[in-house]
Amino acid sequence: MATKAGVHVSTASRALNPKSEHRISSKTVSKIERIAEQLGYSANPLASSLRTQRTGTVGLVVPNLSDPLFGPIIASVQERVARDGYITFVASSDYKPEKLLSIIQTMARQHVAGLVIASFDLNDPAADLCVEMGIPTVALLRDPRHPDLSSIAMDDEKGVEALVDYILGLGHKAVAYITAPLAASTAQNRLAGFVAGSKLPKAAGCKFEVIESQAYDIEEGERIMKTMLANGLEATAILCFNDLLAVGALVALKSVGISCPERISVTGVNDLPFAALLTPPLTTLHNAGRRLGQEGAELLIRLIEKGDCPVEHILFPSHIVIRGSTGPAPKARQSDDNRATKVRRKPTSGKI
Amino acid sequence: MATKAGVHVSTASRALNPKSEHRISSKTVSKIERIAEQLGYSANPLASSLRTQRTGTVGLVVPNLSDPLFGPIIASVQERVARDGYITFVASSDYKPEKLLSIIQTMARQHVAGLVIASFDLNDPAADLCVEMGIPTVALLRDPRHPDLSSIAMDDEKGVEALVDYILGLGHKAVAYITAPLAASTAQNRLAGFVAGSKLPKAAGCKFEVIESQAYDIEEGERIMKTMLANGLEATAILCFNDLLAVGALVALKSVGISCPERISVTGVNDLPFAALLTPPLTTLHNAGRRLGQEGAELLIRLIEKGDCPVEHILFPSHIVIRGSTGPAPKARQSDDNRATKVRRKPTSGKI
DNA sequence: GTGAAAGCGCTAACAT
DNA sequence: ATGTTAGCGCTTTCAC
Repeated sequence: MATKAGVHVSTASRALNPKSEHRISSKTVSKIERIAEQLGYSANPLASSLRTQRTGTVGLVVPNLSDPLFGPIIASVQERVARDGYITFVASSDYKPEKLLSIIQTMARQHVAGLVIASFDLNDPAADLCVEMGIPTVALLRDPRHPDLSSIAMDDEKGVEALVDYILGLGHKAVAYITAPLAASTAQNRLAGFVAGSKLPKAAGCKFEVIESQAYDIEEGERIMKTMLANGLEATAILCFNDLLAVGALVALKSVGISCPERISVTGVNDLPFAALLTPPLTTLHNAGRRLGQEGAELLIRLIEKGDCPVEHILFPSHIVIRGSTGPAPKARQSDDNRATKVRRKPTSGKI
Repeated sequence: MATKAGVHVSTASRALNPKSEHRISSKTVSKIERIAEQLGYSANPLASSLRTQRTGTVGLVVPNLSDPLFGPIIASVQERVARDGYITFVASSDYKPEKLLSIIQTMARQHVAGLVIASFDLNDPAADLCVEMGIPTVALLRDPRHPDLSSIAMDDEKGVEALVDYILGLGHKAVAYITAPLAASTAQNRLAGFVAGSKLPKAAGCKFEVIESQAYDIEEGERIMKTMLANGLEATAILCFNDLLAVGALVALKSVGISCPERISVTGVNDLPFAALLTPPLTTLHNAGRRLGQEGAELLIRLIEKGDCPVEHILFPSHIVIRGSTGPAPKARQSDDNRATKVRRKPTSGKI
């Protein structure tokens, strides 16, 4: 194309590059721009990148692309980095640390300018890898707690503590919490919030119980709730790590005819779009997915362009969205029969 | 690294490349592999691509990254192409043809090996662009109907026709259909299915009505439903282009106290994960998102590796999932008062 | 203000 | 079986 324009390639390169076009006479610039436009020419980023050692790509990794929680996050990250001309690689780690590691290596090979990882475990070796390779990286939602990595997440601990406070305020005396696998910071933080809640003054004399799930989905919530019921559930309020587990719990309760919130209250976390549409509508913590993604992308771009910003750990305040799945603790038999809520040991035969 | 191994770069290149390693003595190969492993070396894909004119990247474009419909599609496409070593660029067109065009140009500049586009309009100029540039491209869900582009989608026409047939079988005599903007093949196909349904023998004497939405979300469904109610709705069954619009319709009905399905039946399309959890649970057409993505990616890979496969237009059979949002047409006043269903002209003051 | 030339890291055609 | 050389398309010194 330079030859078509009758100039040398380097001139064309300079003319087309905002950073160096001032070194070229404005008439040549406009001529080259015209020809380029006309030929539909634009520089080959592979070649530029090879030469400059900089790319216009970023990588985004989430633990599960099908989870509706990540839709807005992917959307907002992609949108934000695109504004600065970056194009986004997306991949799913499927909650597997070794897969995350391999994805990061693949993306590093592509010389991504930066990474947004929403899939770190606590002390994740993948985080070390990012740092060692010197790739600007932002941890989203899940913070590996690496001294050199900035993170952006919801203030889950405060959020869940507030949830416990609210539940206790409703008069519940026995509260269970279904936590996700504790490998992730989110799980640790929410558990910490639950534990903090259990130490509140108003928690005096209350019973608390924690169950660790093995997955994050509705089926797992259903399975756990059924097991809990079969084992003689004492709690009158079940807090769940996320909305999906909560939905599973609701499904399980419905299937054995236990009414929510009259008999058992249930809460989730994330406020997925459908949370308000359930029956009963789900009380939950709101998760500002879009904002998280935006800010995460913003921070990443600062990291890429500015070099080394100080490490930050940004927490977005979480707030409770009170809906219909929580209500006052059931009055009867609460104190004199601590198995009050265990309606049937075998809810429906063969179903557990 | 070649120097570290004491061999020439080209030897190293050959040894590390499965396609040419047989030309190298197995001892040198293993030595080079050892050193490479030890140094954590792997070839720079930017440089390889520049030389070979082939990349290991594919592009995936959807109209809305936040829509839960696309989660499984993104997941399955990414997963499938990753199995063949491809890494995936993802972007959202936001339903804007010009944005799709620009995204495709950006991806083309990156020399993507292929494209999966779930965002084409009918006769979309972006489709011509893909073909002109000779980029292997698969149309997912939305078929631009370009003679040279293969597509994979649900058989929406048959699906919606079956839905109409089912609704008529329930005795409904006035049926409305809320279509999405008609620029997309999905909208055209579902409308065609609705029209075909309206010509069924059992449709004799029935009334049909079509309303075109301007968006695809819950809010739009709610808005439209409220408008319809305000305008004196005759229909006792409302078919909606997708689940989100249907949910909006349900919300609107609930807000004015019209019971579903007793007074009005509602259906969606896509069978999003929460469809079964609504009250009433939504009757809808099932969308095999994961399979669509898998097959689309599979087809793309064939296209990339094999060169020119014949153009195909694959339709997955769609099937009705009957749930609680549909029921028999209300008996009373059906024939003698064609405004039977119009409960309030102004459902709630100031809300329309 | 523009051209010449080198080189980013790799692969492939051509030697030997 | 391996080394040599050229060149993918670009940017960036260095020269003038």
